[in-house]
Amino acid sequence: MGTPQQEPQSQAQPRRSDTRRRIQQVALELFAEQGYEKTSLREIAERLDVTKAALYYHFKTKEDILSSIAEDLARPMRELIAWAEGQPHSLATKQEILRRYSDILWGSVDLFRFIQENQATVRELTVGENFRSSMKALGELIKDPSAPIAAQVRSVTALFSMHAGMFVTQNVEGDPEEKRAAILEVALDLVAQAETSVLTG
Amino acid sequence: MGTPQQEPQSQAQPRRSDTRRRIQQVALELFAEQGYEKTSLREIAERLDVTKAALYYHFKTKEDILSSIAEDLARPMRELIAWAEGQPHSLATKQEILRRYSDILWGSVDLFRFIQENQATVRELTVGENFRSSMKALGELIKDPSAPIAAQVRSVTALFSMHAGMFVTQNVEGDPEEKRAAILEVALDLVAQAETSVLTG
Amino acid sequence: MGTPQQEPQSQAQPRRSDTRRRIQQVALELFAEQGYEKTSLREIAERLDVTKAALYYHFKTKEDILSSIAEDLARPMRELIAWAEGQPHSLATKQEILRRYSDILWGSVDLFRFIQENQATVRELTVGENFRSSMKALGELIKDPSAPIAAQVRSVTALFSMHAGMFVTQNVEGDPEEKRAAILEVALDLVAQAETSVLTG
Amino acid sequence: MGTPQQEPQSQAQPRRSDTRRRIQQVALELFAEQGYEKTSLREIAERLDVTKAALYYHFKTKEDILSSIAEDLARPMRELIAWAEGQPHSLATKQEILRRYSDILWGSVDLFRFIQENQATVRELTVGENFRSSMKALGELIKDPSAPIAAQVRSVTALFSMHAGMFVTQNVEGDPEEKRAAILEVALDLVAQAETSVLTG
DNA sequence: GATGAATGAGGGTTCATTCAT
DNA sequence: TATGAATGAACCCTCATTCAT
Repeated sequence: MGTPQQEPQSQAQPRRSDTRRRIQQVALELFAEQGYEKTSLREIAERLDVTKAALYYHFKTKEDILSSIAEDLARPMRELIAWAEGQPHSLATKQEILRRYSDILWGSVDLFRFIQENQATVRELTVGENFRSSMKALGELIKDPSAPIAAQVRSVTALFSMHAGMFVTQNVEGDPEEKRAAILEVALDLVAQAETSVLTG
Repeated sequence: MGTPQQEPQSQAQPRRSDTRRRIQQVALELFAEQGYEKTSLREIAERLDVTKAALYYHFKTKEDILSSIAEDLARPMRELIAWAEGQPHSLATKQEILRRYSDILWGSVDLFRFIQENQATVRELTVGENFRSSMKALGELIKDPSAPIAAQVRSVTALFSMHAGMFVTQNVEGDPEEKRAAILEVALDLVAQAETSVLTG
Repeated sequence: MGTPQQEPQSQAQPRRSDTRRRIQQVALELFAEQGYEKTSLREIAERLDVTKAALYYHFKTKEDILSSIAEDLARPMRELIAWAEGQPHSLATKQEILRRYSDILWGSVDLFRFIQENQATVRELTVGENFRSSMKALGELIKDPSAPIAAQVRSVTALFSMHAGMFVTQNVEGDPEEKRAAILEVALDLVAQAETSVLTG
Repeated sequence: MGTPQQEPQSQAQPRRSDTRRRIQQVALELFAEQGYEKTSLREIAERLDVTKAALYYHFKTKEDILSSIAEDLARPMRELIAWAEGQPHSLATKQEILRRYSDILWGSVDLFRFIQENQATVRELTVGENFRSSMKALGELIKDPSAPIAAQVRSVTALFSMHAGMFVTQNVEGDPEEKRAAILEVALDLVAQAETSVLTG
């Protein structure tokens, strides 16, 4: 061939140029800072001190840069969903989903924030579609469609409360780890209450 | 020249052109549908069957169109905050804040959704700054800075859970009003639990 | 609306800017001189002392500029075909087709030359498709499908010999009108011979 | 370095890479299909499953690829002209020119078609210049400058009628060989008539 | 209360070409 | 005999905005 574009990812590459990685890094920084649309390829290139054309050696399009970055989030999401689909629909499973989801979120916090803040843009990009369908799948796994609406809302809210948590972080002082734990705890409570309310309601 | 641009707002106007209103309508539609950046003035003008220049007769800039629309949300927010600042920091007040906030949100649901989905874009627009500072103010009013972090997170989550609720709506079936009530209920519970956990914790 | 783009063409316009016409003129000049692909919008704009964006006020795309120019050739071609379809398939008709075709060709000689020299390019443009299908239609009208192949070839060659004639012009000296007449005469002879050869063959 | 680029052409080559040949093949295919300008070196390289840089090992420039291909047509043309220049300017010679020219054309039909359809592009390439001057030379050899204009036009038309024939082919059904013969016959007739008209005119 | 005509800046993308390895 | 990585120039096109009428 000639152009790379599909990361071989095989073990122990003979020290392939790290430009690709650097592009992804800088792009994510700028996308997160200014938004996807407002970040031009010129800016990315300038910050890397290469030409725009160099970006096109490594990626087919602007969207392709984003897609490649988003894999960091998409892959663990797919794995989480695959795992959850093999488990019983118990409270324990649901809580484990939340715990793992929390890990994923905080593991790619910049990327995740970016997606949240650029939903309108990302919506018709592959990245956005994937993310939406993942969230939908997670939603189905965490709620009980035969439960009362209040319970269902509570369950799904548990999931999204963790998104909110990430934005809330800035307004509440304290140790990050502690906050993160608190956010997860709130979410865990919510699914638990959803289950209880079904029984008692 | 005699361009208007600042709405006189007086009561017995001699039937001022409704074009201004139509622009706002169509603009919100398109902004919500495609995002702010991806919506061009050309599109807005075309859908209204006027020229781009006509838009500039009614509004100074593209941002100005958005600002004028956003007042529908900003005004009630300011009013809510002003009201809340005159109340005691009791649980009853906090719950009333949530109730009123819920009304505001559902009263401008399209606009609100738009802001959520275009955060990266509106962030450095007046609209976005206003919204952020309003949310911050509401946050301060609903949480107790002397409470344990877990309690603070719970309170703030109550607020944001209602945002999440709006996006969750689509994934849960049932009567809209019922869902709306359920979402509010979850939020009310959360502040209540925040208070309790302080006492018992 | 706002943008023109569809020529109103109505009688006695209140002196609409002639920029549109000037763009077409200059574009044809450059297209003919250098080819369609090799002529950039920058060049056209520069020669007119306007910006590239101005071109886009008057035409939707680069291809649209060409299409608008090509109408000068396409319209008479359509008319010729329409006329011929209403006539008997006699030798007289065929010869009249050639005479009219000659007039059309020499009436838009630059445009025609351009299309000939840029066939590979215009092939997948609307302009090219139209032209090809027009030529095909003329071909059908001038040849007799039941005649021997030699006769058919002779007829169709009559048509194309006039194209060749335009390029040959440069290599033969003499009064242009005289040459033009000679070219037409050769073509007229060819259809006549096609008819005769059928009878005698 | 040891780049080849000038074909050694010696007879007992130790099996020099056939990549060069494959590049020419694929390039001609694509040039003919899409035009010279619209065919990028990337495409050629991709179709061959090599890198663009590989093309530059075998050829100095894009134009060089074309030039090397065009030799297939240019060489026989030079030979034909050289031969004809040594012959008397008789009708028999002219008819033999046409016969040989027909052979050349049909022997490199794809290449010839390509040149015809990309005249605007090749015009300022060496390839185009060569072809134009060859045609001019052939024109001089086939027409009699002292004959009346009508006769000269007829002679030159004979030559070009064979070009037209190649495009006409598609619109007339029948055995290819038969059509080819018919086209040549028409051309032969035309030179013959040119001679006659001089005598009788 | 608008339109017609235009601009300047910038967007993403593609190209032929180079050169060290 | 090639490849990997990159460049510089140019491309078509779109945008928000302006201003005389």
